[in-house]
Amino acid sequence: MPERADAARNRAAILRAAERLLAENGRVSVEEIAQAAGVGKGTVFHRFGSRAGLMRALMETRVAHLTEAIETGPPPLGPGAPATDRLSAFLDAVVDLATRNVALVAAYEEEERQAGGVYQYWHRHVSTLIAQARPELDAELLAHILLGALHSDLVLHLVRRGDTGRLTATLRELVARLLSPR
Amino acid sequence: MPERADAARNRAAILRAAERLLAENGRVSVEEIAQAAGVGKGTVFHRFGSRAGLMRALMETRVAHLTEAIETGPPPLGPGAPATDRLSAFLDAVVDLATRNVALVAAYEEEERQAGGVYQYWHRHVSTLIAQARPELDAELLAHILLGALHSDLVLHLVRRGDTGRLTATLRELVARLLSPR
DNA sequence: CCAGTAACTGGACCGACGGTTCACTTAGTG
DNA sequence: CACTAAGTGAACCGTCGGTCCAGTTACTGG
Repeated sequence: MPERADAARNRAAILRAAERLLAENGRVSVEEIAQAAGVGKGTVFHRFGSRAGLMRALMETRVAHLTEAIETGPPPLGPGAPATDRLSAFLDAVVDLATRNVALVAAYEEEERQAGGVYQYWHRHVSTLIAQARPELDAELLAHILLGALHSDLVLHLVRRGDTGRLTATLRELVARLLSPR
Repeated sequence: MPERADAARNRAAILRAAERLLAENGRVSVEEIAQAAGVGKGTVFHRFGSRAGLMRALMETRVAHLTEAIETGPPPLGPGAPATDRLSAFLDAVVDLATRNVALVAAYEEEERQAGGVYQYWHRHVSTLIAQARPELDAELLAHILLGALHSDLVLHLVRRGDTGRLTATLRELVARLLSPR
């Protein structure tokens, strides 16, 4: 038995409410989300397990199309382009995603402290690309540092100043200098 | 009138207790700290204003000697050495400090979201050095990214694997590639 | 169409925590 | 030694994530 119709309806309502509230105000309690979705708090926990689970689900829907583009889309985001180009394209895409969903990314980070989920997937992607381009570097660690540039604190700071273009530019510069032969 | 003797005694007791508990367990509530220090919770808030204030005070005592070394100590940490060397020396010092106080740094980060305090001071230092070495780069942003490599999440991850040497090495490599002429 | 049932629902409740209040105590002063 | 301002701490508050459980409801097999 897949999922009861009312359950599916409520799940969708919860996700929609959470997304809206998160975009409007910065921080939102689970109770507020439940109320806005027209359900009880218990229902939210029944469906998503915890606040973290809800944030993860939210994040995953938002990230799904990027994941697909990476795995099966056209180059340079998808397979086929040189590692350096793929890395730049990926970072561009993530900067874009992060700047357009600051509150969600912040809420997500507050829970899943880089264990499992989206972060780990991104880390492996970046790490692999670095290792392909320059096998002698500490790809794993550099991937953490590069992704650290997307921490919500910094992005929020830049968004407030309307300066997100700097982030894209600097990351490209960084990748170029890091991955080009000396 | 400077500070009453009993007040000074209690302040010291609170700081000592907080430091100890933070090193032993990861997270500590203000009440636990107060109890361990043998005072009431109200006293802690009266002295430090908030949990964040307590963490800041704690952090500042831990960081004082590094600040002094930067401002008036001998090169390469202090003034006098080339910017690149000073930057490397500084990052080494901060990695060392962070790895030996993971829990404290984590607790501090949880509060002061890079507004004012220690982080801002470090950021200006790094930013200035980068600008001196390579004026055409976006020093301010790169400083944020470099300091992002010291986020407690990453440091904790490395400390657990006994791998902190990699962080120092990679940061040196990064600085070298970033600040050397192409 | 109906009865059985398992999944779903939601509001009351819980424990933890950061922070506030205020009546009381105590260290320093003239 | 009395006065007072600073200091103290325990009771209290609001919020929040999470749990419980009695009642409800969507599907299913007869």
